[in-house]
Amino acid sequence: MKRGEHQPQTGPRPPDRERLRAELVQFMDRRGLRSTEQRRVIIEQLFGVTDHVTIDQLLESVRAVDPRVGYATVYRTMKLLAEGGLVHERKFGDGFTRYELADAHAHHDHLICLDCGKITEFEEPAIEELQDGIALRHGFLVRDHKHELYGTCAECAKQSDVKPGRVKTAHR
Amino acid sequence: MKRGEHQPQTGPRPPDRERLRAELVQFMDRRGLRSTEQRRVIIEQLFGVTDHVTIDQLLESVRAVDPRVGYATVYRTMKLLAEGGLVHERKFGDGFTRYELADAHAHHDHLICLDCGKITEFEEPAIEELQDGIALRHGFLVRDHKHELYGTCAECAKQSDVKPGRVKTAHR
DNA sequence: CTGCGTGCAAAGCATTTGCACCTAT
DNA sequence: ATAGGTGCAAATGCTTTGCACGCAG
Repeated sequence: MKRGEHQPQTGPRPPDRERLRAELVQFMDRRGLRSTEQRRVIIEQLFGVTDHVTIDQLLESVRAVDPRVGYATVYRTMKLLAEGGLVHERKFGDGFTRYELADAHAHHDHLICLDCGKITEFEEPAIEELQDGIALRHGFLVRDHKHELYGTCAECAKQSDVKPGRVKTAHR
Repeated sequence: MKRGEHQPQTGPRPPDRERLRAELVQFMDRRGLRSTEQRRVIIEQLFGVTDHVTIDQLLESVRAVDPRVGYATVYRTMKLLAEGGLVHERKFGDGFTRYELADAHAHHDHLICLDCGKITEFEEPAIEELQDGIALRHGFLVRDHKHELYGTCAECAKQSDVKPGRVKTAHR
């Protein structure tokens, strides 16, 4: 139990991941990247895990398969995959970068519980539209966006009830 | 020219800052904080600067007044002010923490230009409403939120036109 | 006077990088 | 063979902290 520990994620998701696999192969090919044992294991774990993994969580599961893999390799691999648009890099402000697969389900935003660390996803097309309107009005070309709600999830609220006075403490 | 450099901010803003001053005094009083020369200068600079300053930018302007102030003091002071809810801490993911005054104007979100670094603000009550709806639906108690659009601002788009191929490079 | 606040330098910590070795291709 | 990958340890860069001194109350 150490860095970036948090609760398990929300439910399963539709694996339209075949397309992702194909894109991955295509990307590695295009860039002339080699298929090494380490990369294979990392990618396998990434596909296996539900979501929003930190480098440490990922490394842990990778080492369960091959204990010889180092931090640097995971960092380098994730950076590559992010460049290739195969994973999304998420920074929720607690100091750990998290990664999630860029499958079709990818277009969503996040609810982050400051008490238990659980990350839930949401999607709201109406917000996207308003957002596009704002960008348009500013002549701004959106390449990426981030919409996150930080607070207390249903379970935590229920369990500890009001619990006043700790507003920023739990974060980080 | 060094860390966290970026373009000047968008226009002036209504200084309802009198209330903020009052809150500040109240906060320092409540916590038994001392009014030192350093804190006074830091706060003065903070009130004077338009927006979204990094620690370095702030320290620079502080040192223009009193060259003897150290990094640590600025960090510590900003942390205090953030705890007191007098400033907001913003992390746009480029590695620098930025601060902005928590005046009445504070309820807004950000457009961040990845090319020139300019930060523009926007406000969209309709989004807030949808957001509240989402939280409600999830039984989630929102304490804070973050809504940011990353991309190319109008000026940069005009000036360099399409310029394809550099999508993640400019950031940081 | 007393203890909070400060400056400096050192420590922390996630992430990146240099380098010698390794291994896909 | 040979250039790209890897592991390790050292380096980065922002932020925090320990400690001795200084100054507000």
